[in-house]
Order: sequence, then C-alpha cells, then structure tokens
Amino acid sequence: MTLRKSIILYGVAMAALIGILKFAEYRFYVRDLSLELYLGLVAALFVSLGVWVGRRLTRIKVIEPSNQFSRDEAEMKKLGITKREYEVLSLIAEGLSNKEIADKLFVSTSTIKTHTSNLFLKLDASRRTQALQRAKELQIIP
Amino acid sequence: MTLRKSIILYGVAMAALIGILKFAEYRFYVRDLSLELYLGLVAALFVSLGVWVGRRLTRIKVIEPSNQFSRDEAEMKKLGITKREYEVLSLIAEGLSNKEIADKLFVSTSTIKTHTSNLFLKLDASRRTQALQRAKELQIIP
DNA sequence: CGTGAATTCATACTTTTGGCCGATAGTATT
DNA sequence: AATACTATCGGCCAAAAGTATGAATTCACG
Repeated sequence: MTLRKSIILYGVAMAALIGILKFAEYRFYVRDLSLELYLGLVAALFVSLGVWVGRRLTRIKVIEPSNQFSRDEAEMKKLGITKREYEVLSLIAEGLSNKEIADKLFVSTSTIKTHTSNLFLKLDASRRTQALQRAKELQIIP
Repeated sequence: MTLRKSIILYGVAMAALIGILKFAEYRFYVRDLSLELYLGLVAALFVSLGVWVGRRLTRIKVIEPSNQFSRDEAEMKKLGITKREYEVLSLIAEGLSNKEIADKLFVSTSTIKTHTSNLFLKLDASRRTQALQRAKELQIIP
C-alpha cells in the first residue's frame, strides 16, 4: 500500500540524511560527534510529537466526513434517468406509496406509475425494493 | 502523485535545514548560542514535518475504513424483532419478492406474509419500502 | 418551424402485497 | 401443566404495484 511505502521511504530518507551528516562530519572533521546525534534524536522526538499533534488536530475531522454521500451524476446520465424520475425514485426510497408521491408532486398516480415503470426498465428492476437496491449499488441514492 | 510530493517536500525540508545550519554556522561563530538555535530550528522544522505526516496518515484513514455497519441489537430487542423476521427483512432489503424469499427460506409465501406483517407492526410501517426506511433509521439494516 | 425528449394522463389487465382472520406445532418459561 | 412465544400455513379480500399501450402537451434545440 502507498501508506506503508511512504513510511518506508521516509525512513530510508531519514537514514540517508543521517548517513550524509555522518559522512560530512568525518570528511570535514570539525564539530563534535554528539551534535548530529543529538540533532537526530531531537528530530525523531519532534517528528513523533508532530505526528501526535497532527492526529489530534485532525481527529475531529476523521469522524465527521465519514458519511458524505454524493450522487453519481455520471451513472445517472449513463442510465438516462431524468430529473422527474429521480424525484420519484427518491420518494420511493423514503417509503412513500404511488398515491403519496402523486400528491406530493401534484400529478396523477398514472404519471407516477409511468415514471416508476421507466425507472424499472433503466435500473433493470421489477419491484421498487429491487430498484432501491440497484440504485444504491450504483450510488444514485444514499 | 502524493508519494512523489512527499519525497519532494521532505527534500525541500532537508535542504532548508542544511541551508539554515550552514548559514548559522558561518554567520555566528559562537558555538553555545548556535546550538540552541540549531535545536530550535530543527525542532520547529520537524514538528511541522510531523504534523504534515500525521495529517497524511489520518487523512488516508478517513477514506479507507469509511463506514462499516454494525447492527443495533439493542434496538432489535426493544422492538422484539425475531431472528426469522430479521432474515426476511434482510431479503426484502435485497429487493426480493415474497415468493423469492419463501423459496430461499424453504417455506410458504403465507409464512413470509405473516413475518412481514409482524415486521410492519413492529416497525410501524405499512409498506416494505417504508419498513426499509424505518429499519435503516433505527440502524437495524445497512 | 419541426423534431425528439420529457412529462403528463388514461384505460385495461395481471401480479404482488397487505390486512385480517384462524389454526397447528414446537420450545421455553414459570 | 399452563402460559407465552416462535414459526409455520391457509383462505379471503382489498389495496397497491406493475405491465402494456396509446396519446396529448410542453419545451429545448438545431
């Protein structure tokens, strides 16, 4: 997975840095050995602190956006589901009867039946419960 | 790509760190003062790096284990929904007809009708779509 | 302006579902 | 043993849902 990969890469990079520092240290003699070691330790310490802080900051966000539904417009277009049909589908999902849907949309039950029939064709279903299941699969409704 | 981005960012951070160190080193010849300066800089740098890494780690977590459903047993007990009734409810959710459910469970359609009727009473519904909606609200089904 | 898609409605018919009754059998509980 | 709950089944009727077909209207687009 990319996550593990990035962690490993990070570790490798870290090791490389330390190696370079060591190399530079021995190459151009100079400063005391413990300084870089100290720096390394401090770096590690503060990185973990940063990770902790970062997690703390984002923890609230972690819980929130977990259930955010977005309608798959592409799928809708692909199936050729119209606005009106989608309205009807949504109301079916809310458990309304044809009569109730008709009243809500100010049309006759005949119209609703036509819409549902067309929906069933497009969703390859023969019952409303089946249509709901399919629509959920296709990410058309939540 | 995110991976490449992280490597680049890390590299930039390293370059900045080294640059600052060098700068400080040549500018002030004082060892004791610059040590603390180094440490401060390193600490700040690595904390922010850590925050970034931490955010990265949690951000992935947000997307991946999004939402797995767990049935609300308490609610089921409260409503007095039996095992068999729950089976039927699940199959209704999958879009099956009474006949199909009956065949799947090796019982008659009469039995399924009895179960559904009882379910409707317990879920305060009068249609299967409504029952599904209610059951979802109550976290009984996904 | 014509064409096609979308929306609307109706009628007739079939299938599915739901409401209401009663009944039997097994299991668990008291 | 009596009681309560679960699961099973059947019949009857009515309501809801679904199928098929045809048709009128509106509306966007070329």
